[in-house]
Parts: sequence; structure tokens; C-alpha cells
Amino acid sequence: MTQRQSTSAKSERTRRRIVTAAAAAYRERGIERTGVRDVMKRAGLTQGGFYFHFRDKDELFAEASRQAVTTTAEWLFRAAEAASPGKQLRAFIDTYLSREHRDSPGSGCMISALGCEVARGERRLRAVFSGRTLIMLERLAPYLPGATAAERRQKAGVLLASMAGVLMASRVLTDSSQSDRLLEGARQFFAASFAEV
Amino acid sequence: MTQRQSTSAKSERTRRRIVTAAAAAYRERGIERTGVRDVMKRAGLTQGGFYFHFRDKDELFAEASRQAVTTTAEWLFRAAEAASPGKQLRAFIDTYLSREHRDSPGSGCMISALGCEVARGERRLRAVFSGRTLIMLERLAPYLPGATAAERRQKAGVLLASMAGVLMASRVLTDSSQSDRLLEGARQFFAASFAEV
DNA sequence: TGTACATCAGTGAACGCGCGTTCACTGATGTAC
DNA sequence: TGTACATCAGTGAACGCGCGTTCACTGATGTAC
Repeated sequence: MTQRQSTSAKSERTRRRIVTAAAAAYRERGIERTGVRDVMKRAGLTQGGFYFHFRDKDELFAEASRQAVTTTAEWLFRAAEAASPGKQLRAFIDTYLSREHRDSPGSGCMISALGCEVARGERRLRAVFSGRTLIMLERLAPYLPGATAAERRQKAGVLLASMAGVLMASRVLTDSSQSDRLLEGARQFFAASFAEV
Repeated sequence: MTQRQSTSAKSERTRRRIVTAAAAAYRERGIERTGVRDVMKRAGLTQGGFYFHFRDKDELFAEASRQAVTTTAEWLFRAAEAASPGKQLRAFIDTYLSREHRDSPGSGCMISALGCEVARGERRLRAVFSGRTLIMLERLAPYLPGATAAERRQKAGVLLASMAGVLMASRVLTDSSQSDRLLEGARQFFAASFAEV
């Protein structure tokens, strides 16, 4: 006996499908290159219906970025929490700087995928983005060494921004073994610098 | 007695003016947002003449990126070489992660300004970009500690990519004191991690 | 040295294209009586 | 329970706009005789 879903519930599901499609598209192709038509097509719809669900493209980005950072954080922290005590930070670093992460930007970190574009954007966009990123920083800070919470958060910020740069650079390099070596070197470096001995 | 310059010399000067305008525009506004009209206007010309000097927009980017990386490297290494012996790397790091660099992307590092966009680009673009960046790596490596040249180059890669990420992130943050603190924390961290004691 | 012509360096209008957004429309579902 | 109407969720054509690129043109400079 399949429960017939209400109209609004179906609409809500459609909206989520659009947001999910957008979250991947933005990270794979960039904010500017991702058009309303692209996203709707990915979601199996046509462009006209977009404005039934969203005011404009900005609203879509706000929602998509929220979803993107949430799922990425979930993925990274699940890996960290699965590690044995004392090795969580190492697991976080290894997951972030993994070849899988490099090769699937569509489901990965937004800073490394869109940071440059956002840095040039309007203040409002940057504020949204900063806020989203703080979510990850707050969760990451406890894993870092440091006397005070402020110190740990500071270190978490440097680590996350640095790793975003490394991941971004690893996606630029055309020589794949060179790219692998950059990731490997960075994993070792950050683990040695931040992980408690 | 002012020497009258030949036609081709004048043309060459105009071309350089276009390239210089483009190098700044690309880093300030991004590759996609920078149009031929914008660049020509910055150079004091109209869009039609562009195709007298360049085959297409790709050729312009190739030239502009060469110029950009050259002038940025010159700026950074001048600062390094002006420092007293043993403090050159520290000077390089402090200059790269300075507020001045953060606040003038148009004359700064290309990786931090355009890395994300390039990472999504075609292989050819990425190859050009990788090549340009290697210029900086080769010059930076000797300042880093390490037993072999390969090790020093590896470390230089991690450092440069990391700093690019930090600079990029510092340009995203809307709270300027938070941005300042990220830069300051990163300067200390990288100096402590890489600079020889 | 003067003149006729060729080339250079650039102008500005026009092109086709893809974008974000609007809008008249439609068929399916929900509601009132 | 059946019927009439309202709303929902989406379609697809059309809009104005800015883009990269093309092209006919023009006035200044260089060259041949």
C-alpha cells in the first residue's frame, strides 16, 4: 500500500533534486559556467520551471553551497571519526588530500573548487561562503593541538586553507604522477606539522 | 632629438600594452569575466583592433600569463634577495602572505587568483599554467631545506600551493581582522615549518 | 624631391550564440458544494 | 458521490544583453620610381 505523497511533498523533492544537481554542477564547472538550463537538465526538467522553485540564481547558489559544505563535511568527518583515537586528524588530512577527492571535485570541498571565483565575488557571496566554511572549521578545531580554543581554531584555518590550495594545485598539474607526488608530500608535511605525536 | 620609432616598434609597444592590461584584468576579474572589449578599453583601444595583434583570446591568455608570472616572481624574489642571508625564505613567505598581496590580486600570484578556474579548464590551458608555475618553483627550491634537489623542489611545491590556498581564503573572508589573523598565523606556521633555524 | 601606391594599425558596426529571466500556456491534482 | 472551479508544477518560446569574432572602412606611414 504505497502512500500517495502530497503535492507539496513532491514539490519539495523536486526542489531538493535541483539543489543537489546544482551543488555538483557548481563544483565541477564553476559558478559562472553553470547555467540554469544545465542544472535543470541535470535534474530532468526544463529551464522554465526553475523560477517556480527559486527567486533567482543567487538563491540557488546559497542553497547549493549549504548542501555542498554539509555533505563534504559529513564525508570528511566520518573518515576522521572512524580512525583510532589520536589518528583522527591524520585520517582527515589523508582523506582531504586523497586522489579520490582530487578526481571528484563535484562532491568535494567548495573552497578548493570555487575559492578563486568567490574571492572576486560580491561581499554578500563572500559572506555566505565564509559562514559555510566556518561550519567545517568549528568541527575540525578540536582535533588540532593548541593550548586555547582560539589557537586551535587558528591552526584549523591555516590547515584547511593550505590543503585547499594543495588540492587546487593538484587539479591543475597535467602530469598525474607529479600531481600524486604533490598530494603525497603535502599529506606527510601536514601530518608531521599538525598531528600530535 | 627624439628618435622617431618605426611602425613595427610602435605596434610592438601597443601589443605589450594590451598584454599588460590583460594580465591585470585576468587576475582581478577572472578569465571568463575578462572580455576582449574590457582589455582593449583598458589599453585605450577598441575591440576591433584586437585581432590584428592576436589570433584569439587563448593566445592573449598565454602571453598575459607569461607576463604575470614573470613580474610576480620578480617582485617576490627581489624581496627574498634583499633579506640578510638565512632570512630569504622568511622574506619570501612574508611578502607572499602580506596584506598588500591580498589586496592587489591584479599584480599578484596567478595560482591564488585563477587556480580554481584553470583546474576546471582544458588540458592545454592547464599545461601552460603548470609550465609557468614551474618557473617560480625552480627559483624557490634552493631556499628550502632538504638533502636532495628533488626534496627541496617537493617542499617548494607544497609551500607554494599551500600559500596560494591561504591567500585565496584570505580574499574570501569578509571580516578583515579575521583575514589578517589567517595571514599572520600562516606566516608564522610556514616560517616555523620551512625556514632553517 | 615629389608623387602614386601599398601596407599598417586601428575603428566601429554587425554576426551568431548562450545566458538569466519572463510569460502565456497546460494537464494533473486538490477543494467546495 | 459527482461536478465545477482553483491552484499547483511544470513546459517551451521569447526577451534583452554581453560575449568572441568578423569585416568593410580609414587615415597615417612607408616605399618605389
